[in-house]
Amino acid sequence: MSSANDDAPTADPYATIGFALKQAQQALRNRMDSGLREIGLTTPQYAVLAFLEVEAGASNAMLARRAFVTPQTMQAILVALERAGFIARTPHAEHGRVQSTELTASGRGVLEAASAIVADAEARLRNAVAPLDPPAVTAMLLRLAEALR
Amino acid sequence: MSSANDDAPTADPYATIGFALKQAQQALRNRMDSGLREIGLTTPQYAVLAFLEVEAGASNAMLARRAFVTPQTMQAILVALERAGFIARTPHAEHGRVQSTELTASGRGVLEAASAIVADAEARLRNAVAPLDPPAVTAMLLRLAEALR
DNA sequence: CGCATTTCAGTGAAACTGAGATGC
DNA sequence: CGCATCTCAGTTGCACTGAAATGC
Repeated sequence: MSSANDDAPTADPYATIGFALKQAQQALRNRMDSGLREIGLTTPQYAVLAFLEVEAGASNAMLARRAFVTPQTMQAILVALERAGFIARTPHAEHGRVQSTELTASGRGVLEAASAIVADAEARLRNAVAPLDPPAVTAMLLRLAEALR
Repeated sequence: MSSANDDAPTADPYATIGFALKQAQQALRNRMDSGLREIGLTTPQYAVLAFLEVEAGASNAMLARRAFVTPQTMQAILVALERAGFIARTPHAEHGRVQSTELTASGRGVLEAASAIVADAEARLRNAVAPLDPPAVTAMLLRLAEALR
């Protein structure tokens, strides 16, 4: 199988926002996965570390709400990050069963390395949106997410 | 944990195209998954059926290239679809080991039902891109995918 | 009591790598 | 021989549901 038109997209499904959205996100995910793998992170794990940098001490339940996944799913990610030594979880005395999650020194180190990889991908995205405006595109994408929930 | 600002996004990561792209695609995926589950399909399975409608007789390898996954991954999806009776695979006499894949009557039926579900989501997307133009957004998303590969 | 949080246990679809067999 | 295809086998991370224990 290697006839001439093997790689010529044949219109229909490709003309929808949904299919194009999937393609773009998948390409981003593949690029991030392969870059982050070399420093021992997956893409969802990076997302959690990045969030913890700006919202230190967040609980499992809060992180799950932010990522729109179940607490059980987030739990699995946190267990992996804790085992790798990138985060530390301490029972938050003040409030009930809450486990407060924070970056370790090791976690801050790996996050810094990861940020360089991710920044490169983000720069490619900003270049490719032209002639549209990056902030306008970001806002539009968040509107899409909202419209589907 | 239910303090006042639990659901107020705290800027930083949310201001990037990458995070917003992930949010939008995930919301679409969740919506499609829950709708399609009721008719016995997953989102990747629907994508394969939709592609087979416009490109009948495609091989495993060709479908894998289209979806940017390995042949092994596509193989697993095709096995599930074949077991469900939605596709039929016949050895394509003309060319070597190629297995020609086609929709069955049952497959066309489930695809029709799925298309209604997906059309609703696509309509929400078209509405939410305003003031941007749907075709411009589709083209921009495909440029993003290209820029990352 | 209700409600939120955490966690254990099980399941499933989807992605990967590695390896092998088949057919130009 | 090289190269593409198909397929089996194993692994992994991520997502879900269900259930249970803990703490306002």
